[in-house]
Amino acid sequence: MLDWDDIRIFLAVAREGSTLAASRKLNINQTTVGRRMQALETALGLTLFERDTRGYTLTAQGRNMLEVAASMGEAAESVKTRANQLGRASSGKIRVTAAHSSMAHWMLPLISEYHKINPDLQFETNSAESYISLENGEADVALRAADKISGDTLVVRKLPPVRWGIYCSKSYLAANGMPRSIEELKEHPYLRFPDAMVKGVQAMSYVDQHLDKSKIVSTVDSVVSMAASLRTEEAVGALPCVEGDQSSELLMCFTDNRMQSGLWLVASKEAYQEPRVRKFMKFIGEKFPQDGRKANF
Amino acid sequence: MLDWDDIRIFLAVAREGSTLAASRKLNINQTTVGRRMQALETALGLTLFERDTRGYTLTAQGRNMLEVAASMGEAAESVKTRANQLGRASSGKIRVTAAHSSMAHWMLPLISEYHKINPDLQFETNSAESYISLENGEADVALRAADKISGDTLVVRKLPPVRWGIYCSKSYLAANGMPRSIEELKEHPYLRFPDAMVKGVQAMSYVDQHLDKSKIVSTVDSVVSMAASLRTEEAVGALPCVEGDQSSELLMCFTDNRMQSGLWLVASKEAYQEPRVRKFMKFIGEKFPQDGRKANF
DNA sequence: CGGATGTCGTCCCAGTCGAGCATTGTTTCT
DNA sequence: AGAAACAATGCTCGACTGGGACGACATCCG
Repeated sequence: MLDWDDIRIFLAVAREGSTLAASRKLNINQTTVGRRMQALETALGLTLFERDTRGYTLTAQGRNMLEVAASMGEAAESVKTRANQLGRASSGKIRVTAAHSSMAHWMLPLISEYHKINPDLQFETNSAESYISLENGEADVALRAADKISGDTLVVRKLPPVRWGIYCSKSYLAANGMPRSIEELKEHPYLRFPDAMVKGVQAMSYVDQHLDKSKIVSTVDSVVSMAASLRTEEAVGALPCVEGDQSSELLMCFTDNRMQSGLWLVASKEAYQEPRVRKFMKFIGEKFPQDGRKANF
Repeated sequence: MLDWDDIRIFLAVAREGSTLAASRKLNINQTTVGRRMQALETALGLTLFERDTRGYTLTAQGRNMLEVAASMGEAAESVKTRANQLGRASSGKIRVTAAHSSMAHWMLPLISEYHKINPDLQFETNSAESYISLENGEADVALRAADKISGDTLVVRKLPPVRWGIYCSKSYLAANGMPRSIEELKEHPYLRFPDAMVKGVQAMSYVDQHLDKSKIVSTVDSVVSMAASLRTEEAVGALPCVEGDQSSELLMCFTDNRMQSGLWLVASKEAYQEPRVRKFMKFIGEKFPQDGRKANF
């Protein structure tokens, strides 16, 4: 049976001249492209390409097929543009909630990128630290940090884990030195998060276990506040690397494999019914940046 | 990313009015159709169908998309017809070899069916019992009975196993009774195959182990000969069910789970390069009849 | 001229995602 | 009330994808 998607790949290979170049355009593996073309040739019973070390070049049969395949490509284009037109007409709004720092670091850039593709879609972002309930319909999509998300009325999608590190200011380092391992943490004054935040986030509770409770300087209720406090206070504290590395005044003392937290994209079942919400969530899930920092050192 | 193959399924669902009906047309599972349509809606960001217990009905957006999707369907049709035209022009020949009975029971009906779809393809069948070498290029495709096929220059594809049974003629039954289990086999005169054939075929060697060698009446060198002999000789012998059940003069005494043999579709690597050979093998592999007879009794 | 480098295709292996199956639940028809 | 048609869910297993290693062939440069 002919798989229509193979035509899409065929067009890319014909245009690019090699499976490798085509695979890059299509964002799939080169091996897969080669295999799909073999499958297409089998399905059609034709030899479409000559293979050699310079790449794939169309045979006479292949050039012949290219003509009709191209018309299929045009039809596919019009499917996409028509879908965009229709989506535009009935676009509507998506309400997104996340904690301040998550919103700023991850969601807003991605929303902006998405907005360029779907200019008529409206976004309403809510980065209040207080809990926004998806169940009550106060928002459609949420970005939540936790190691496990459950809920009967929720649809969740796991994102790449977030790395954390222990940070301090440059001035603190100059005056006091800094902890270079989780054990040395006990010897430093420390800023921490409230219990309610620590609970359920592996990175934070792991760090919390290694503290000397008497050394706690104060408690801050958000990642943004933590970063701000660390810049001025004479103390160390935990931050997501993406937040800490952004500030030129802060230095990371250390990190390890256990200092990471889960991250989830969540929607209420109700909002998830909406294809435009699913499409948005799919986009976020695919484009979400991998946390580059390697853990092994 | 839009999967073009989902458009194919979309057209079927739109035409048939339910995922179940569409799945039957497409020869895929109903569940899959439903999921693909959900994926398509996500990719396009549109609600294409209303679902209820009567089936899937197009929404206004869905009807709108149907117009452009249909043009993609037409393009796909022209891809297929063009491929057939090209295949026709450079069709050529496929040489198939198999033992007499396998050829008659399985290959010839399938070849005939395939020929109807590809009328300009020529077939050359060779059912000599002597061994036809694929490696030497004496044939392109072979049907081989064995439990394991190897060979560096061969491409093999496993087919459903073949069931065997012990058979005798009606007249033998009337005169002597018949064996009703593998153990009783020892008490009956027996026709067998030569060692070279028995070797490597589980069904035959299994039976051979349970024989009283002194009761061997004679040795026949093919399944067709075995069937012919059983009709006239006063003896029992093993046959593939598909052969034995065909003759109204023969009765199956018994069978069990260990009486089956592997079956393989084989091509030389060289012939397998040819897309038309791959296409043919794929067809055989998909259309090959499952041996209906249940083993558990 | 010959070694180093880059591009590309094929082969092989392991992990994963998606298809299929079995089943449930709902609605409609007889 | 029972049967028929259909969609949706949970679970399992296989196919397919992706990644890495290797080999072939070009090109560049001393």
